Amino acid sequence: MAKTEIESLRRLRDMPGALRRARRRKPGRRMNGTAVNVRGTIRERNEARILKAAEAVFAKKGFNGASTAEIARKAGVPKPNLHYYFRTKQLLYAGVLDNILEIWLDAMDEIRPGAEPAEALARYITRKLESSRLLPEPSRLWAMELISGARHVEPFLKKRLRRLVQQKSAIIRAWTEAGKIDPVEPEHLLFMIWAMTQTYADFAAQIAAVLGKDKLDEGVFAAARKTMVSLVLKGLRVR
Amino acid sequence: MAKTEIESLRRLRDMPGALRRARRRKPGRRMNGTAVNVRGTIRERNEARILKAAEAVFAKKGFNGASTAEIARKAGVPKPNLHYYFRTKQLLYAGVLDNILEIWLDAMDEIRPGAEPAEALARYITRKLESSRLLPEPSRLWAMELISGARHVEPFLKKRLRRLVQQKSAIIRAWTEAGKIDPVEPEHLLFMIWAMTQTYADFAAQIAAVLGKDKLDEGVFAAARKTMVSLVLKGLRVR
DNA sequence: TCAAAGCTTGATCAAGCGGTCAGGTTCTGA
DNA sequence: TCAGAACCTGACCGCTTGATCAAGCTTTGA
Repeated sequence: MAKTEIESLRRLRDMPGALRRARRRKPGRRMNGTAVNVRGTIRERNEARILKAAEAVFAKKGFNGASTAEIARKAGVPKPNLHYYFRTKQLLYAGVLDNILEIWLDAMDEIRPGAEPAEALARYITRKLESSRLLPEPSRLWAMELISGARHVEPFLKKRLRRLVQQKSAIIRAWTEAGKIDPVEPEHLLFMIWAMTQTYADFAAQIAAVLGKDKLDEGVFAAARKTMVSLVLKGLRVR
Repeated sequence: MAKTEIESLRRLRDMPGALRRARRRKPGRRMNGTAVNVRGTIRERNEARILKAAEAVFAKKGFNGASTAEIARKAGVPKPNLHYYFRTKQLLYAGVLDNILEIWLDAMDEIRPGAEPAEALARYITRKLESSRLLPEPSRLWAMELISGARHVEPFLKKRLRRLVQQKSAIIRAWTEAGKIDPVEPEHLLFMIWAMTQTYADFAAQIAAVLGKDKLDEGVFAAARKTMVSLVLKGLRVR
C-alpha cells in the first residue's frame, strides 16, 4: 500500500557497497513462475523477526544509535544473517518505516464525507490514541525520524500525506459551511489531534514521571481520551 | 536555577576515564579569591560556541548519533580542544540539557493563582509557541531525550517538573471550583498544551511538507496560535 | 539421488568513534 | 622580564561499528 513512498530510499541503497560488488540476486522465490519454498515462510518469518527487533531498537536509539549487532541479538540471529536479509542498515530502516506508514494513515478514514463531526472526531481521536497505547514504539520511531529532519519519509509526507490532509480538510471545511462546527483551519486542527494523541506514546516517560507512575496504564489513557475529546468537541462547538 | 537537577548526571561523569587518571583541575579562575582572566571570556566564549554547536547536532542526531568530531567541526575548534572544555561527551550533553531545562519551565509562570483563565492560558500558549518558533533546536533535543527514555533528565521530571505541575494543577482546579472554566483534568490539559505547542518545533518537517512550504513562516505560527487558543478557551468554556 | 538454490555463521576487515597525549603557544600577574 | 597557568592541536590509541567473506548446512524440484 504505502510501499511506493519509500521507493526513493530503496534507490539510495548503500551506493558505496553496491558499486564495489555485483548485486546479490534477491532470493525467496525461484525465477520460473513456480512458487518455491512451498511453506515459503523461512524468509518471511526471519524478516518479520528482524523487523520487529529493529523497530524496538531504532525507536529507542534512533537510526545512528542503533547497532545491527544489537538488533540481531534481539532478533535471535547472528549478525551476518541479518545482513543476508537486509543488505544494509539503511534498507532495514526503510523496511521498518514501511510498516509504520500504514499504521499512520489508518485511523484517518474516520473522517468521511457523510459522517457527523461529533462521532467522526471522537472516533478518530480514540483510534489514534489506541495506536499510541498499543503500538508506542512505531510512534516513537516515527517521531525520531521527523525530528531528525524526515529525510527518509519526505516523499511520503509531500505526496501521499499532503494529498490526504487536503482531502480531509475539505471535509472539515464542509462541516463548517453546513453550520455543524465553528470555523477552524482544518490542517492545524489535524496537527493538534496528531500532537495530542502521539504525545502519550512519544513522551510517555515525561507523562509517567509527572504523574508519579511507572508506566502509563489504561486509566491514564481513558482520562486523556476524555480530556481530548471534550476539548476538541467543545472547542469546535460541535452541534 | 535548574542546575541541581542534573547534578546526578555530573556524578556519572566518565567513570572509566576518571578512574584512570587524576582529575584535571578546573581552570577559568585562580584559586585565590582574586578574579583572573579579567575579561574572563576565553573559556566562556569557547564553551558557549561548543554548547551551541552541540545543541544543534544532538537535536538532529540524538546523543548516540552525534559525534564529538562533528560538534567540534561545527563549533570551529579542533576536537581535542572540545575535550579540553568538556571532558566527556556525557558532560557536554549534560551542559546542553542544563540550558534547556530553564527554557522549558520558563513559560509556566503565566499560570498564577490570581490570574484570569482566559488571559493566563492564552499567554501561556503564546509563550510556549514562541519558544517553538524561536528555539526549535532545544525543543527537538528535549523531545529526543524523552523519546529515548529520558534517562538523563529523569530526576528533573520526577522532582521539579512534577512538583510544578502539581502546583499549576491546583490553580486550574481552583478555576473550575470558582466556576470560571468547565471541569477538566489539569495535568492532561497541560500535557495537551505542551504537545500542541511543541509539535510546531519537533515535527516542523512534517507540518511544512503537508502545508507545501519549505519552512514554517510566521503566518503558520499565527494560524497555529489562533487555532490552539480558540480550541482551549472554547473547549474549557472559559467565562 | 543430486545439483542448485536458499540459508547459516565464525572470522575478519576498514572506518569511525570517544578520548588521550605530549608538546607547543598565548596570556596573566608580579 | 619571566614563571606558571591557561589554552591549543597534530598524532595517536583501543574499541565498536557496518559490512563482507568463505565455507558450511538445509531445502527444493526434477
